[in-house]
Amino acid sequence: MARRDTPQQRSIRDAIESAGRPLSVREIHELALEASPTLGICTVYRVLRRLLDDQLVTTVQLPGQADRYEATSLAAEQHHHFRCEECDRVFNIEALPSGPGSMLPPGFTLVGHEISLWGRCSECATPECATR
Amino acid sequence: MARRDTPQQRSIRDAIESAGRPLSVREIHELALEASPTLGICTVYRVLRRLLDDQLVTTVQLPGQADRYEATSLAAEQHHHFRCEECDRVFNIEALPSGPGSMLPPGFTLVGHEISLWGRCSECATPECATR
DNA sequence: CTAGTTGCAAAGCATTTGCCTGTGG
DNA sequence: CCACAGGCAAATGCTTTGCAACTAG
Repeated sequence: MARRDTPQQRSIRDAIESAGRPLSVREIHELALEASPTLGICTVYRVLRRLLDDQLVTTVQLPGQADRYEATSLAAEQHHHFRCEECDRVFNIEALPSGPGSMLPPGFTLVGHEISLWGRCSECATPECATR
Repeated sequence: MARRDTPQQRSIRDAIESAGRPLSVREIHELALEASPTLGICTVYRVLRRLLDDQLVTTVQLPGQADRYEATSLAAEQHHHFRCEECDRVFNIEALPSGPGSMLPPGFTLVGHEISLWGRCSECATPECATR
């Protein structure tokens, strides 16, 4: 149960913490390889799971996209996510109530947006309908 | 190139058109199996692709979720998507500018929402940076 | 020491493709 | 007829797991 500190984990944590934006597993792997050249992708997945368990890292899920991960400290600030269709990078965008895209950084072009909601539907909100 | 009309395709189209909400591949397969008991899942994928090519069906992508599909006629109306965490079904929610969740059907409980943006970042907006 | 960690290879899972049989028009 | 479709099984791509070797503490 006790967590052990290894160079591989340090490489992965460093990659996530120094990025300043949510990273995909591939991006994390590529960045961490510079410091730990033998690092396997499966170790990235395993370390990510531990970091998620320990709440040090937060999952960023976008429509139709593989999960990204960012340091929980960064995730604490209220923001939206902007994905560049060209380079596939995801950026954090300051959240403003004045509608989507109102606070894009200079030079960014908005193509589309999606508002996704989740919770319980009326059938499942009542206890006796717990059976899907 | 010419499209042929087969019972399998009719079953799949019927399932999508009569649902009134976006369906997952699994849901489409299960519904269409009632009318075409030998229908294979790979045929569902192939027919879906054809329907997407012909713009008869639209993809609905939600964060961290497998793609759903709905009739393009339904998709034309401006709406958001609500996924029930219990039964995993996705519903269409009338879009209103007055903030997320303002137009939930009676009995629905909102747990969270996410606003996703996409387009071009400043680096990729300029032609010479087309290389990711 | 020794339990947690790593790296490889194999297993899962969802989706796609190859290939041969079936069939709509 | 025969080109498009369907069904099976194999391939793919991403993520997870089994297992033996390794190592932090």
